[in-house]
Amino acid sequence: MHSPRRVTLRDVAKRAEVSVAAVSDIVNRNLASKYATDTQNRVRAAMHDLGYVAERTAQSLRRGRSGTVGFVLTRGLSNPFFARVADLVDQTLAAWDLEMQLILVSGRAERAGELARRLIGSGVDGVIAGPLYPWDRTLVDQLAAIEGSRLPVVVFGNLEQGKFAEVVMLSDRVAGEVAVDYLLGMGHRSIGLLGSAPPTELLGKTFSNQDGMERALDAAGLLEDAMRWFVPIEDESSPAGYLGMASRFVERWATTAADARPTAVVCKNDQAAFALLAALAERGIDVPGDLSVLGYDNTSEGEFVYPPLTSVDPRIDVCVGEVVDRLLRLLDRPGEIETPQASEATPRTIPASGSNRPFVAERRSVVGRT
Amino acid sequence: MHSPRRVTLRDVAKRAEVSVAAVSDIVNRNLASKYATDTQNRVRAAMHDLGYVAERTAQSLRRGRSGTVGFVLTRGLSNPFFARVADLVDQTLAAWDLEMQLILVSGRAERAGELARRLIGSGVDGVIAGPLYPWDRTLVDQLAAIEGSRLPVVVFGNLEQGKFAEVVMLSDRVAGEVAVDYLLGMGHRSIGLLGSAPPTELLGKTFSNQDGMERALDAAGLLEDAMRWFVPIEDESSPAGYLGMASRFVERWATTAADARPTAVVCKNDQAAFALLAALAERGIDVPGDLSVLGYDNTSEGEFVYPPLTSVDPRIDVCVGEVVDRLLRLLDRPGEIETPQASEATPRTIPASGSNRPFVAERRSVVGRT
DNA sequence: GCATAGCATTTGAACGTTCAAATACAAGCT
DNA sequence: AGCTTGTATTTGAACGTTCAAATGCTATGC
Repeated sequence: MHSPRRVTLRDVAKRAEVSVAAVSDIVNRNLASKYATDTQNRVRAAMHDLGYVAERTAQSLRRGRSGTVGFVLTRGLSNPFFARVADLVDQTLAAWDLEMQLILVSGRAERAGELARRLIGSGVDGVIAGPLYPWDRTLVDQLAAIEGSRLPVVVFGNLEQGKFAEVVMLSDRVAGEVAVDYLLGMGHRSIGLLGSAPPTELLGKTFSNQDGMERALDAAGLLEDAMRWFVPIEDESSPAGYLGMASRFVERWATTAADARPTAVVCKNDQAAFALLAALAERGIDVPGDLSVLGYDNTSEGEFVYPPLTSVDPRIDVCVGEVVDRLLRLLDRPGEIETPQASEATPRTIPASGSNRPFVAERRSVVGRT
Repeated sequence: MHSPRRVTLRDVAKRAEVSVAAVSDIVNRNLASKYATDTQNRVRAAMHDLGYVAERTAQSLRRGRSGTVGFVLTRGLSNPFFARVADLVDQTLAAWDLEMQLILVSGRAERAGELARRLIGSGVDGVIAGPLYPWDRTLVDQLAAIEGSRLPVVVFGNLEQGKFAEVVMLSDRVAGEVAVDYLLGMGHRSIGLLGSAPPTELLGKTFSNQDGMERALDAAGLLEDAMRWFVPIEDESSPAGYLGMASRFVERWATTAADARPTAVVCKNDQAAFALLAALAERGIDVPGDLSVLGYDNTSEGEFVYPPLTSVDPRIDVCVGEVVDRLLRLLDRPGEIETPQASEATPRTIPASGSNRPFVAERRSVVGRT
């Protein structure tokens, strides 16, 4: 078995005694009907005998497209939520016969910096990136550069207007409101907040679920109280960051008079909620008896803790569907990237209503108060 | 901005007034020294002005290699352990300037079936696949077909001898022994087992951590007792499967006389352990006071539960390092794939000792008995 | 003054496809 | 017989690189 050379169209053509183009037409394009059935059979037989399989690099060089889409995942796979996003993107693209090329850039600043170079020449037909926030400076710049080349780009997340032609907004703000409104509806009147401090220069603008939470708290006149129970996370990249945040909260809560404590906590994500549940359990504080805990992301891990975590589902599935939809539109007509339609101003937000509306997946970590 | 055509070597060459080959040499190959500094400067300036970036499909077509390695992840990203594996592979390859092309095949039988077709023509220089067990029939066949073409393949997992030229064995069996020996060392004499029933035709052969566990239990004369407390999982792909297994175990345990119960449980993976912890908490059974729980995989999620999960670390990091090492060796000399050295018979197992030896990451879910 | 060598650069074929245009042949129409 | 139409197939250039071999030049040695 002395390292058999790759089987090419020429080999098949020779064996079937037809031209290379004929084989290409029959095997790799849907043009078999152009040829006599006899020819088709000979070609297919030859292909089968030789075990021919098309070289995709050559195809994509000639065709000008590869059937591959780059997905820049901006956060680490270690958070199950983002792992799920990657999975969703892959599956959704697969349904359209597109392959996902996953690009991991979390916690590797050096790789983020050369993202544009890496993607522009990589042969992908388009790029999906997310979740993206205004403070992801390097990434935003790089992606803008990519869009500046002739590559279709669709990003999702929450960004200031105008950075990209195609942005699918996460309904984070609405989902944040949903979260707090849910707790309010359950009768809670003092609510703690496990989150992260936004970059100071972005304060007031609205880019995360936390903004929605604060907004809803404010509307209920409870923001001031809640901010006294706001605990920020210091390092999102390590378990220690979450654990630290959780134990700081619990420490304060446990040493505060019972009538001056929140009766519920809303968390920026499920990980934070898990850390909190663990810290509370350690102290023997009963959830939801003593304190209700509401997560965010609705990861399946929520079913593996006790009590099972009630969590807001931000409908990332819908978001991913919309993202892929947009990209497909861009891919179909490579010419008209700049202004799809005058009427559809970009970035467009998918309205947070109907199938897209975030909802609370109720389990057992939240209970009503009267 | 009327859809600017892609910038090619020709464009740069024209602008710098040199030949295309010169630009290629200077920009994409490390042959700048061949040229006068003046030429180099002109070329680099032109490249910069035009924003040239090499088309990798064309490069890889001509060069015959792409700098890309396919990684077939055989299990879903939804399990954090496998997400971590993907991350590790990506990082390790990146250290060698190789790109990972992630291929997800879990729960999509139809995609597994065409794995070979997909990979052989995809332009990857080599393939890594795992974790792989003998019961992954379709995958094994497909990967064998890939190796049958001229693509270097390295798989990891636990397989029967002789299927592949390069197999890195997971030290699952040893790790299973480590797990049980740890509990024995802590004084436990009745140990439950949350796992999965192996396919009957493979019984007795040894392919998973569970075999190691049973072996160690047997050596201690405790296997018979343990098998009475063995609870298999029904459906590994859904949370419900884990939850069901856990609650069946707990139900039995709680309704059994205290002196006839196991004092510890060893789980096939951390997910199972989490499900168990949740089920125990629901029943108010104290861990580790009433029952010790030992996980397997040492996922970081183990720190987010209460009590923090003591878990066996199977050293997947070492395994991945070895896998990439092997692949690199294959890639360096594309000719001599078949018999690297007579003395190093394949498949080679990395010995489970030294830095590779599985260890128990101690947290708080296991406590000693006297 | 002429071969020799070395340096800087160009030439042109190749990688494996696709695709528009060309060809060859047969049948149908006038 | 000549002209058109249609079907089945081939031709050859192109995609953007790389790479071995060739070229042109200048300096060196004798």
